[in-house]
Amino acid sequence: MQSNKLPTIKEIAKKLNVSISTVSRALHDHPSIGLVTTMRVHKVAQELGYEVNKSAIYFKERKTYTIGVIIPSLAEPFFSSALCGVEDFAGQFNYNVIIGQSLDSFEREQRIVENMKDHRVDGILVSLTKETSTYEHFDNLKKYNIPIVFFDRVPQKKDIHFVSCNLHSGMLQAITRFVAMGHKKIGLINGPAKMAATLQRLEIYFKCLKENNLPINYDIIASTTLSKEDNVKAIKKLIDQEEIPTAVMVFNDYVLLDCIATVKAAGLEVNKDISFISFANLPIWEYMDTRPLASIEQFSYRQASIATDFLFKLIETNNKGENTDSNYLQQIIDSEMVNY
Amino acid sequence: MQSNKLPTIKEIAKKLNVSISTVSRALHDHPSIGLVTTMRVHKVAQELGYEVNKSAIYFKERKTYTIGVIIPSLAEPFFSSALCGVEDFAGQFNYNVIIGQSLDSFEREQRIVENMKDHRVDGILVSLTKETSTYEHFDNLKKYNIPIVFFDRVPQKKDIHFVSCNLHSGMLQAITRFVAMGHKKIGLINGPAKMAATLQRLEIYFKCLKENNLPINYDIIASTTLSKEDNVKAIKKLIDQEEIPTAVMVFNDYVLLDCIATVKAAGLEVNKDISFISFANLPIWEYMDTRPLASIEQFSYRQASIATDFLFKLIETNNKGENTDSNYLQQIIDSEMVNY
DNA sequence: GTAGTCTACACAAACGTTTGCGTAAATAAA
DNA sequence: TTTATTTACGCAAACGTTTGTGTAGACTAC
Repeated sequence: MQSNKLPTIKEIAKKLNVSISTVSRALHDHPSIGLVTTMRVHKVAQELGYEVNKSAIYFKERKTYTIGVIIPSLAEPFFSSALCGVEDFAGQFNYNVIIGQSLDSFEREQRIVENMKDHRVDGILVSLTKETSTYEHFDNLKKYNIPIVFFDRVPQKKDIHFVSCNLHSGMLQAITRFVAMGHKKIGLINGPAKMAATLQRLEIYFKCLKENNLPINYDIIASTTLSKEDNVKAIKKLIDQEEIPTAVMVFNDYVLLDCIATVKAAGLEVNKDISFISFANLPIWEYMDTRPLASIEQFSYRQASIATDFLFKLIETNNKGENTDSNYLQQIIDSEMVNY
Repeated sequence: MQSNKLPTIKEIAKKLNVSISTVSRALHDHPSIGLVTTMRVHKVAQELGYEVNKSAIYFKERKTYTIGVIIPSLAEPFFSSALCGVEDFAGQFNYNVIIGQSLDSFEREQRIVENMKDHRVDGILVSLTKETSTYEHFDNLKKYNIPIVFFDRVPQKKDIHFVSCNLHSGMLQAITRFVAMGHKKIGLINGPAKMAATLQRLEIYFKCLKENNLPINYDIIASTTLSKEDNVKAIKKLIDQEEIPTAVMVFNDYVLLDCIATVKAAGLEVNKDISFISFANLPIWEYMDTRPLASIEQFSYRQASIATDFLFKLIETNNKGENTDSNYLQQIIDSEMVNY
């Protein structure tokens, strides 16, 4: 027969015949309250099992001590690892994390942003949808003083806070390694044209070829929508030639899994007839019989941690009313090739 | 030069020289407010860009429209998939999801529960820590009328709401299949003794052997703490015998990955000299050259969805003040063997 | 003309806390 | 003794909203 009502400072006050403010101050051990009173308040609070109602305070402070994280999909290790980074970091500051999966749908992304705004989160971290190319849905957040930090999949604009990963360092390591092994025909299997990451990879691929004095050859460049059939089609384009590329950069490890299966089925030997390096650094490779030479780690956990750090800095300064509009927090971290 | 202050109904009221209550009712199109007034209120609200402050309402309603999910680790696909299940389901009800990773630490689990209580979540979903064997830290939630539903890793008691997965169906399918293939020595690599899942697997293993008229042989039963070295040690115990088991049930797919590597290194051929079936149904198998015969799917997404459904039912009835203490929501779903 | 019924709105309490300000009593300084 | 200072506490506003109750004026009915 538990009472449905939770004890409040009001009841403590009534029980002790003191004012509410006295109880509040006593509970915080405020010096202006006498020692005896303070002790009596603590005692009664203990007896009643009183615990402060934080939502009242959050409401009053206009804070929720909650940040939102919007990611395309929890199912992808890259993003669940990022979420880990956020959670670990936020936890240290006693912040809560609420999540939203955009599932790579622009419309869902909009809805989630709206919803998080309604819940008055103190800040938002976003890794964009593949579809996202306009950013108006984030503008409303400014009105509510909700800072936003993008990570990994970031908008193509300058006036934002973001953390992203520079693919150049990793890909240069990869192509340099290929070259050092004697490879001259280094292909590329890229992602969907609409994705920013795709354009980025292509540019960097060209740049790295140039840095190694290799010519660009469009016959050994393919792209995939990331579906299994398309992955297979892409690698087939590369190996259905008289002189196949002996090394291939692959969009990510998932695509590579299909590539490996396909080249094997075609009677080619991986790491002999054809070598691969891809992006993602899935933990699973160490258990696979057939592995790429290396994979390029993009440090999702670290990206997310830094982004969260940025976000807290913004929340902090926002509260102080400082205007940080003009100096944006931005960091690009280097990717790194991990050998297998 | 944006104003830092958000528009409230109070300002709308002042601007129109009507009372606050009139504005509130007008915004909800309450019939007792005249059409003209209602329209004027809507118009001004629009102009000011007014949006209702939900945290004020949440505070007043003593609701947050947020549920908490406590899982051991986001990094495990099993749990991130479960989180998906929660998120998808909760999203439909416009509920938010806040997460907490216990990292299999009992102390962290306690802290997270406490924290979620402070945030006045409307309900909590929990999959227990490996370490958790007492449940007092959940008792406090009753006082706050926060319902709790356990899933997958559930407490060993009757008076709880839970969803879990019955391993018997899947293991029976597995062992029956082994037997049908002619296997007579079917081993088991089990998990840490302290885990409930371990005891459960052992009991069911015995039961399934019995159902297939096979004798229990402790020489072909090993256990592992789930560390890599221990996994290797466990499978070595089984294959370092003159007459090795020709089939082995393995605690989960991660352990199995180590087992496969070990038996290969020992010169045995998987699916010929020794066959495996394990638990988890990792999506990765289809890309592996060497696969188990099958894996037993435990439906984390479905478990989590059902648990979330239960939780909403409890939140619902709790609000109505109904006493549901005596009829617990419990469901055990059947595991299923998935062939490769 | 009086009583009764609507219509359309205002008032105020409530949710639980924090905090600036005011003040009586006690003490210290003059 | 008078004035100033300190100690210890109470009052009330504020955060933004919802909602029960009260009520002035207009209208209807007899």
